[in-house]
Amino acid sequence: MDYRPRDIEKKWQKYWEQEEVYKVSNDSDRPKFYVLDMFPYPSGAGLHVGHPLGYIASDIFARYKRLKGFNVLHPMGYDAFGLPAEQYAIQMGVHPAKSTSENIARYRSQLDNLGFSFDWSREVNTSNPAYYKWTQWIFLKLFEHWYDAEQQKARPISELLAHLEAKGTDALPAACSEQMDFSAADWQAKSAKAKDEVLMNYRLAYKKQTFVNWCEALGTVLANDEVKDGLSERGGHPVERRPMLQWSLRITAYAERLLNDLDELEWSDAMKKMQANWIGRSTGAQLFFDLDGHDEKIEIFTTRPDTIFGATFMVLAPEHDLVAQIKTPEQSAAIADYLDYVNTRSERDRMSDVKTVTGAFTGAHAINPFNGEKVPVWISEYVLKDYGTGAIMAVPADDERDRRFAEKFDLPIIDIIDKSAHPGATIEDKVGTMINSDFLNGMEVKEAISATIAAMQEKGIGREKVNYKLRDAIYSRQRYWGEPFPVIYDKEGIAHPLKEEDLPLELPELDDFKPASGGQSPLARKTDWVERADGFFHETDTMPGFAGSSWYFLRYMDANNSDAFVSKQAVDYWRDVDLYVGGTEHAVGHLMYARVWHKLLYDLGYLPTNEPFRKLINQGMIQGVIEYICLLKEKTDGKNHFICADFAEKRPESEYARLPVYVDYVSDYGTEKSHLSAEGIRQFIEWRPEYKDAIFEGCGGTYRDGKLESEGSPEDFRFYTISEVGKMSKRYFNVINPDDVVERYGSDCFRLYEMFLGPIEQAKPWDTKGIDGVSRFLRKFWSLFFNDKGEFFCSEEPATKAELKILHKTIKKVCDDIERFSFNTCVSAFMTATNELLKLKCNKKEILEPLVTLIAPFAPYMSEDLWHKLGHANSVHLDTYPELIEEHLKEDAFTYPIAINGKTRSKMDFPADLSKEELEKQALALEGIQKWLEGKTVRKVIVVPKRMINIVVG
RNA sequence: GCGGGUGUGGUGAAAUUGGUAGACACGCUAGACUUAGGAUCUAGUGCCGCGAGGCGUGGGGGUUCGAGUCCCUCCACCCGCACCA
Repeated sequence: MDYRPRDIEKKWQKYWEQEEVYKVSNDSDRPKFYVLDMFPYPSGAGLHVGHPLGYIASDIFARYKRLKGFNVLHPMGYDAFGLPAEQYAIQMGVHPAKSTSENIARYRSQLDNLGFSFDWSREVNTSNPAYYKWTQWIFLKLFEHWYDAEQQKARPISELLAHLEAKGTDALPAACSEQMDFSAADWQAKSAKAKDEVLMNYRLAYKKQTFVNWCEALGTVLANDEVKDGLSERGGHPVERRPMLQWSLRITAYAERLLNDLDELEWSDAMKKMQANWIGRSTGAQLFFDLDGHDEKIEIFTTRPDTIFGATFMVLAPEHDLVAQIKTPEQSAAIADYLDYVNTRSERDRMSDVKTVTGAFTGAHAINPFNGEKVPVWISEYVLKDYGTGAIMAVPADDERDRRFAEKFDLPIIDIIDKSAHPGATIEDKVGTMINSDFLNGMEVKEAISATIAAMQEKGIGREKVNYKLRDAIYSRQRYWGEPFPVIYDKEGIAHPLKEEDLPLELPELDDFKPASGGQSPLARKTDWVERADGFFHETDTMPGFAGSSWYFLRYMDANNSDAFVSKQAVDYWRDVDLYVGGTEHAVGHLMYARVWHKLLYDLGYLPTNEPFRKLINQGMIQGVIEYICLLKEKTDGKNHFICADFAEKRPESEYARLPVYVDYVSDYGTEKSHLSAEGIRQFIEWRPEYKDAIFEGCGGTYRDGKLESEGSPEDFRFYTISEVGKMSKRYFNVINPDDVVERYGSDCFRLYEMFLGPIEQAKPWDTKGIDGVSRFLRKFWSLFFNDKGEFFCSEEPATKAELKILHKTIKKVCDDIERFSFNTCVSAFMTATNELLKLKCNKKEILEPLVTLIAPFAPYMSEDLWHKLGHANSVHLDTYPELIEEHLKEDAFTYPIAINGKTRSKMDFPADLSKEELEKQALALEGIQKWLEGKTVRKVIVVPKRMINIVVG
């Protein structure tokens, strides 16, 4: 009987569903194990072969753990709210609810096609009111808590109120947006509106006027991690900085814990580093400069307080609050011009050009608190509004940027550090001896830093401070497809939380859900919803995409609970995610937010664990081959003439297993369909210098079905293709749908092949050629169970020593390799075992039956079929893992490599238990070795039992 | 610029503690069975050399009886961050 994957896979898929083989109970004596995949957002494109890579790996691990006796939670769901889903809906001109549910259905069928062992009874959908009720509920917890930096935990707003009522801001250790200072009497005298504003300064979810990333094309603001290189991560649209009244999450309050707790996680160093860099902790000093003729002070942050005597000017960010107040009339025009210039520059301009030095003088002067010197206050783009305090003391002698600025605007430079004792030290290195620095003179830099901080504290002009690069997360989106905020406003504009029993606040139906321009949310158009019967108003912004994904891993533990986001019993049993598998693209976004939400819920006593994801594995991207095509024509002048055309658009749908073709010149962005522009040619030659002598001709011809119609005949040309490895994307015509592969080879083969491709964490291109090898292997494996006539046949005969050795060797190898997530070598081990057993013509049940269980996590369908053919009535996936018996691994003999001076010259079998002395004696006596020893002295013989023998001669 | 990673046959890759480099596959070559099939089987396949042998894990140097693995240095590519005070 031939192996027919399509028939058996359909059959067992049904069986698993009917028998609820993968259903997990929260009530079990077995130890728990939680294997989680990053859930997908159901985009319209469906899954391509890259998506399942991580799912397959985690599924293998989950199945393995199950066979090893664990109660395994392995769920799946959909991140259905958010920008990608909504953008797709807009493009297709359908309601996002409709397109989302269609896309989910499509994803589900694609996932089912791959034989995953998900417990679908726990499915989560972030756009489902029963789910987002709890997203809103957690948001209210954020709203109703503040962060006590002393106790390092979140505390209820009621306790903050009590503190303010009694002591004002005195000794208030609260994380806040800006330092506030008032007495209890001041507090009591405040209006309701003013009190609300004060509380917003402390709430973990707060509304505030801030500079945000506004994306006009998407019609919404974006969080920092949603902006890459000054463009929106989704869609690549330009982003600008703009002040707006927005909801934010005070994730900065958790910065220290987010950083410290990384230590206990089993994440890759790269991943931990990325988080640590994003948090960006640096220690230094906060200090105040008085302003000449103003009451205000300039607050700055510096990591180099020791350089204060070299501070010859100050620089504020152009958006700094003080700029308007301190600019002198004479400088007003210059400042206005500069601000105009800054406004014309997008984030992208600003980032791509950091060399050009620009700035303007405010006319104001600050006073150096240490020596009373007046120094000019400038504004410049190079000082960022949202790092530190948005203001710096500039020390041109010891900072590259300050130096460039001073040189350009002819500002004084005072040398303050003598680095002559440190040849090769750069300007950034914190070494050298202080000079021209009053009481610091003669000190080493390190010493000077602490001396300056001590002096500052004594004078009351500053203090030691830790600064973080991490910024609070913008939490409002001016979009339709997201969770509505469970917040209503009264006539004064004071925000009130909805009552828990009024949750969920459902997203109202909206016919026109397209984003509005100018920062308005589509929900604002539904005035009958915005204005409530009780006179309050709904918030019209919605929550961002990361809201729902920040806690979904908890919901799976108790997915259908309508009384709590998760029950105490469920979370006490499942605790945290033991293995989380997903892409590195979520390094700083999702993973950071999820950790914060988890820590908040932990602080509030809802969770027993401090961190959500113990171990993290990042699967590498599966790439596609991007092919560029050129038509090559040789002319009589002996040079190559290229004609390049936009071929991809006109070619018929690609046939499976043929490389798709994308025709373009190389450009940084890949998208332009540049024909023969001078720039295109220049880039092409830069990319492929070997063609620098070629002649390029313009191409106005049209192509249909690969044939040139209007210019010349196809015979005149040769196709010339060049390819590179890159993203798998519709844009490059190189997307491969797993369904097509499964249709042809079967799902087991697809799973095995994706694993066989290489190490899970590595990026690798999809190459269809290799899959035949895996397919061949599955057929060989299958054939072990059948006799010459094609009948299922397994012998009851006892296995030989050699056969048992093959089996147990494989058990050991596969076990070890799964534990270290080396799935590619597992597949090799199965292949080796199969080849060896075929050679021995082994068809013994004693060997083959455990092998079926062993391969079950990898090839769930085939193993299930063989398992039932072997006479079992239950599922192989509920079996127990075959036990390793070390006894069978014992070798009687070992083939020793015998090396002369480290070069292997001969090999010889010796009994495994032969003594070192005897091994040495016999090795030296070997004929094949003797000839190497002639005329030489044996100086030393190294014998490592069961490894090798090395003879050192001289 | 900073941080992290990778570099091994024609290709994807293996080598888990310093101990037979290239397992397992793809591809290729030859053959068998058959005779248009994208089927199966057998043998071969790192490079140079007829051979003995030599050379080989990005380059150079070092430690060691022994280095893909450890140390120093240089190069290339990939990823993340980036005017971070």
